[in-house]
Amino acid sequence: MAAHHHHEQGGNALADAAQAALIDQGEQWTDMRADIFSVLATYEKPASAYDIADQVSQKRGKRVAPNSVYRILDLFVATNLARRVESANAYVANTHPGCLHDCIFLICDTCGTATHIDNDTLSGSVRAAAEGAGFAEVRPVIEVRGKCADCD
Amino acid sequence: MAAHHHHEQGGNALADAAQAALIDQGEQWTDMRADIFSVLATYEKPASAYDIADQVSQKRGKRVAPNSVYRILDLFVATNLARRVESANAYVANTHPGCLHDCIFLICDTCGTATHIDNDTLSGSVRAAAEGAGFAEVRPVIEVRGKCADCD
DNA sequence: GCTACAATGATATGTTGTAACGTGTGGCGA
DNA sequence: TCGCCACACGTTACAACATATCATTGTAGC
Repeated sequence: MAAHHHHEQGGNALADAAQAALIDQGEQWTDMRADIFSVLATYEKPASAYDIADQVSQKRGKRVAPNSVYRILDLFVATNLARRVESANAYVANTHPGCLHDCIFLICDTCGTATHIDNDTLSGSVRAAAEGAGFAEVRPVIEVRGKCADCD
Repeated sequence: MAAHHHHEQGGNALADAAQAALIDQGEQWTDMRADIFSVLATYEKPASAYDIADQVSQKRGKRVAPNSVYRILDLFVATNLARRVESANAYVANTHPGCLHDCIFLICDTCGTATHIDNDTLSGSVRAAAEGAGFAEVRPVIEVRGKCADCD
């Protein structure tokens, strides 16, 4: 695996990094966005937009429609603050915004947790294979379903 | 890429092969299953269960509920007659049932067509990476979104 | 024919995702 | 100050995807 060191951030540090990254890209860091990011970052498993909508609704004491959550999640994905887990129809916070990777998710079918791996060599090979087939602007989706070490 | 030769089958030959493969696994080849497989095999793009339900309904002159389609698609996926494209919530017929591969899908964001690649070296690396992280019974999902050569 | 089981039908409901349009707010130039 | 625009968010409605449950039909073995 290509060596690559990350500062994996948690809690406020992560939120701060996310805020900085977003502003850096010319977007605003609003209360709504902060709340959604914080809920997403707190989740230990991939969270669906509806999960997040519920949590944020509670937190704010006012109903927040899934619609609004989707908008912001889309923004987060576009700005690399979050990632979508296609095989779970759910989202996870990116623990190191600012670093670009084609990441690989390992999702446990039993407990639902997702761990994530960066392996640029592997994802590079996938990209190369796709480009070799004439594809452009490729965006790899590499996920692995299975049973995690804890549920084994 | 690991060399591997397939007889890519189409039309009746493919349906026959599918029938044989299914029976070989102790399942029945019913009219309903034949119709659903044939619709799926005719589709040039990944087909959603609802797409198939509509087509089969027309073909039979009687409404077939998505429910029934899902049941049979699940069976097809379990028996390797079809594959699910996670990032498209859709299904494609396997053009060589009987051959087991972790296949890689390339899906064009513009025209929606999916082409498929078998590269056991690559998928093997993904498996190995997942197993190295303590995962068992791994099932890789490798898809690439992008623009195909025609839409470029 | 009777039984048992597999396949399918029918209906309802749950989950995920978008579209369309309205409201509020802050900036900015006339 | 006023009008205007851009942007974020709210609200409602709906489309698309997926599953649960129970009933019915068909068929193989006896």
